[in-house]
Amino acid sequence: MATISDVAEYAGVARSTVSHALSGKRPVSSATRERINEAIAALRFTANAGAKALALAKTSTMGLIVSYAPDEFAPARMQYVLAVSEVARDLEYDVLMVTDADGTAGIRRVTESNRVDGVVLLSIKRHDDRLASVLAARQPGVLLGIAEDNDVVDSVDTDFAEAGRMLVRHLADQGHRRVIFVTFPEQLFAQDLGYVWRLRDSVIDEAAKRGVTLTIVYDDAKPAARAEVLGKALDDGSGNTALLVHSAAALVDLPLLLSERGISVPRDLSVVSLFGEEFGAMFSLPFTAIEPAPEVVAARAVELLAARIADPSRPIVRELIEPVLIDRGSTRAI
Amino acid sequence: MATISDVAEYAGVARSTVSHALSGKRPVSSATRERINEAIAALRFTANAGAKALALAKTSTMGLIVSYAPDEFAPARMQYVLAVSEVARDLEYDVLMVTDADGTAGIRRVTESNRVDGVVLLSIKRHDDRLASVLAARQPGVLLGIAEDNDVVDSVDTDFAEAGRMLVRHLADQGHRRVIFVTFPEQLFAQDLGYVWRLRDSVIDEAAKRGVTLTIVYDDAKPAARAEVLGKALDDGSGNTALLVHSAAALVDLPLLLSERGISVPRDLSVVSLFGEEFGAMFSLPFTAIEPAPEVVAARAVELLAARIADPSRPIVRELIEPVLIDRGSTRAI
DNA sequence: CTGAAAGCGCTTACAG
DNA sequence: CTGAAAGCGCTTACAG
Repeated sequence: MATISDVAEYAGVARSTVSHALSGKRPVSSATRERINEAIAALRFTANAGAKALALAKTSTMGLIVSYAPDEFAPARMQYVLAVSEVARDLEYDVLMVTDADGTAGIRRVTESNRVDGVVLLSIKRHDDRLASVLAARQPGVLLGIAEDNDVVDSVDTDFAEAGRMLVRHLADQGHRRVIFVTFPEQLFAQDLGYVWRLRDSVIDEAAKRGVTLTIVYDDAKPAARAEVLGKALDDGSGNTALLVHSAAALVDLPLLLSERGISVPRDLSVVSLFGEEFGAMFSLPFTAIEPAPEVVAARAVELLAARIADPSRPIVRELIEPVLIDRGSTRAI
Repeated sequence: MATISDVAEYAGVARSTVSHALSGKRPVSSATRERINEAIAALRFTANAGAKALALAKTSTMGLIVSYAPDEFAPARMQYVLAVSEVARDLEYDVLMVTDADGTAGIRRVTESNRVDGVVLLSIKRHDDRLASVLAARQPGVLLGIAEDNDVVDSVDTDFAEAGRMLVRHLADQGHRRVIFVTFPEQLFAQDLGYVWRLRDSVIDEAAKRGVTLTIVYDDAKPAARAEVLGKALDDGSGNTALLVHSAAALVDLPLLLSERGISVPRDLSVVSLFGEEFGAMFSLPFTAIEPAPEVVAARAVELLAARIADPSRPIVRELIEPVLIDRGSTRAI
């Protein structure tokens, strides 16, 4: 394995010159540069990332903290994982995947050993105990999600509160006054997941403002129970004219449940939801929906972290990405 | 940030003694050990992973090469990613996620810079050009999947050929002679994905042996087109009595398609498939199916890689995990 | 424009 | 049982 010393010897220059030719941090005459490049090619030299990290005190690696809530819907999260990885690459960072069951321990492990320059946290809770371990770390972190009372760590997320308002408005504007709201399983609320609470709260608020009566249905993580609770809501005969679905799993099952009841969308029932385009294209989900744009949010999170790594003193930001409603014609005025 | 020198000074011993106390590679008197432990606690010392890696020429990191085929079904793959990460942790390895669009370049990048001790490859093709870059690397690799004509790199996978035979047998034994076989979109065959080809070939062979007439349907990656091709097969009136579904996406849409046609399983149609229990529990998939056991295969892949890192000269293995058929009662004898 | 030397934070032969 | 020193492969002040 060729080292920078081999290259220097082959090219007949000092190690420092090779280093500077590589980094461009100091001018190198074109003749020397030429010889160095030849040496690099001849010896198939690639710098040892670990040695570089040690000398620079910079690993060029971001930790991706994937502490997953047991009942969270896995497919949706995968998009965030992939997006973070790809954007990080674009910014010249590698991604270390940290899936320790205890996220706090995982963060400590990779930061204390200086394995990463910073961490990106997924599945943020309103009161997230991982925040403390980020603060205790030498390296900065960014939350892909919003925690309450946090003005110490950068965070970014889709504006789920606004998304909730937009969805209710979309229905209310078309005259709907009785709406079934299918939210996530209660376990996810108990786990304090931010996006779950924020959208729910804003839907309830906005419904109250608009005079919309809500039937709130908590999805069940188990398919059989899910079919039952959703079915019960659909069959309850209380004159609901629209469905607002947040739970991704419920969404996937919805076409079947509607079909079984001969319910046609939007003729018999208007439906709005929230899911990414890619997700909607994977399954058959032709519903008007808020686009949470996972790749946009993930990209922004990685950018924020890179910026803070570069400048630890910049002001803390909390960014909410404006949601976009994509009308796929699954609602009608009544 | 405390270093091993700080610890040594605090404890009044040499750096080498601290190092040996940490690694246990040399006896250390209990008195000294005591003082060292106090120093470590007082200074909150954790060894710098990069410096350790440089000194030991071992990163304790595995690269996870996630080159994803454009039309592959993402949710299923996530399970392999998570499983690899978790098992690697158990074996004291961190996982670097490599999602470069060009897998070959990704492998070269992380191996040449010595960022990893080895690589785990996902989504293996029958003729996988990433194999060459694994061979060119100083570090070993393992294929989570089977490539043809490969006796140079360890590999492990579910025995999809046997799975195909088992599924056909399960139907044939119950008297089914006309079966619709829903396989993956043609793009995935064009991409040469191993599991796609192997199961298809074995299903075709076994069907021929058992006198089963197959109607082969290639799924479409687009939901609308999928509904059409599947619908057409269900409606073709040629007396098919069973469905053998490999495509995971088709599987998720199946309940709706059956419901729309008033087809009851197994009364009107027997259904067998292949999907993991976790996957089946996420969606509503009450079908008799082969369990590909992603966590078992992923665990074995990581173990094989760790073993080869430890002993580069051990013989190359190709392991096929015996599939298990879980009967959920979605077939009946005719 | 270039080089010799010290340093990043570890480990490990070598010596006692 | 313990220590002083060299080395892993880089970078960067310092000097010319």
